[in-house]
Amino acid sequence: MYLRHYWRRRAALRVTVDTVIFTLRERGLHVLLVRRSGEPFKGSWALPGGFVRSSESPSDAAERALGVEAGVRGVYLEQLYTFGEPKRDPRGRVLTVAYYALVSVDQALATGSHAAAASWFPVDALPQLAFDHRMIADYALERLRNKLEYTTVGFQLLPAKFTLGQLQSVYETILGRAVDKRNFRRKIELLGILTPLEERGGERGRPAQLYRFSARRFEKLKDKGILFPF
Amino acid sequence: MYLRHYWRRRAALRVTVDTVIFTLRERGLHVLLVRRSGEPFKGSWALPGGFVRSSESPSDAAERALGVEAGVRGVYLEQLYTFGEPKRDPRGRVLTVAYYALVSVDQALATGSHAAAASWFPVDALPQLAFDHRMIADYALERLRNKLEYTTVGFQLLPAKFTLGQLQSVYETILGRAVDKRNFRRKIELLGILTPLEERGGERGRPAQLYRFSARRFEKLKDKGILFPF
DNA sequence: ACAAAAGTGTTAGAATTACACCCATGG
DNA sequence: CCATGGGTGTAATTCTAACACTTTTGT
Repeated sequence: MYLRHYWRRRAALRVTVDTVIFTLRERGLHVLLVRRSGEPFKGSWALPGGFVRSSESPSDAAERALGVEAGVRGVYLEQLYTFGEPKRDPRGRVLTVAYYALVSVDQALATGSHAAAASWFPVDALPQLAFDHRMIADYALERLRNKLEYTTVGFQLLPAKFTLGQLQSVYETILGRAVDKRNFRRKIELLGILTPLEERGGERGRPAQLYRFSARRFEKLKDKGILFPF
Repeated sequence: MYLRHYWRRRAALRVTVDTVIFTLRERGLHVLLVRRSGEPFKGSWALPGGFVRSSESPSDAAERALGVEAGVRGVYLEQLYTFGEPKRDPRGRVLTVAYYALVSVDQALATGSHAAAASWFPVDALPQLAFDHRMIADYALERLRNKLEYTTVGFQLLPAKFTLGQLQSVYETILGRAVDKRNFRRKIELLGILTPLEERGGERGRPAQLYRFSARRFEKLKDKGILFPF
């Protein structure tokens, strides 16, 4: 009994982090996957991640893994859920703290070239994934869709300067439906979280006004309970 | 280098679960706290919880701790967040998967009598808590308030049979503001998730119609994206 | 000149809010 | 009879959704 108690207090598990990294590309929302170089699931596609070291917090570990495995730094990162079914990892007892990250189009370019073993997949055509990573990816997508409707996470997928057309297309792509251009612009205008720049941009057609996101104003809205209306 | 790699792969952390248990009592929303019987923070109030054993999932561990420390079983339990700052526990590296639970008035009665070292505190008058438990409790309250507005978690705080007055008071208590009785009833009616019973109840005044929550109908609403309008 | 995206108001319908009185019961 | 909570409708306002044409640029 004493021994058992002693053992229980010292019960130690291994803990990993795994991150679902989203970006937008031509054909919609994509997720970054890496090929596993070691057993188990050697050669399978998996979410980038790794073990949490005893000197770092899980979010530090996620950021480190993002840098090493995916070549991205300073991106939007949010904890998703902790998966801990006893049999989820054939190596033994491994619990994973899952995160999701959003990288903008320009950040995603760096990513692709960094790791040869990493590759972007459309969210609606993921390959077979190692461990329970498919469940994690599905859950992350659900969370992203939900959060898009009442927060400003969408801006994380755009470069610092963007047009209203680009912003609208972020929403349409992730939500999977068209939104009315005039209604969309009116609502954004009303929120007052965009600052117009002295600059125009756009690749085809008439050059569009460029904006930047004004997080400061958004914080005030949040405090008043005014949320995103999409 | 080899040694270091070996060590890193085996890096093992201790993992606990901690649960913020909410209930409604006369003077509003309360949280169940227990007095710590061992070091560190011996004698301090803390959230009920314990170490995750290597054979169980974190949610199993949370349920077990709920039974042992608080005397409750079969309650609503939802994962909140995983806290893992390296210095959050003076014993060394301990990560905690935090949960929150909702217990109805009748379930809460059993709870009080079970553990002498457990006691309910109003959410707006918590004592000093061990570890980072204050942060966890604050976060749980925020999450509960948010979820109340777009899910049916509120029903978890009521007994199986309840009156519309009781339901309204759940919303008013947690949201901290009064809501219009007629508008409230109309919206609930519109959702169609309550089934009236052949029974009346209530403690004072005119006896009220009793209802039960019909989860089946709610699931259909969720699928259509129709959410709670409070 | 045409293809491509930018930009811009109005109106009908739906949803939300505000508001006050009578009813049934227990003590 | 009075205290307590139950039960009910309507009108004003706000929000949401539907809808089409002109402008600016590159090719």
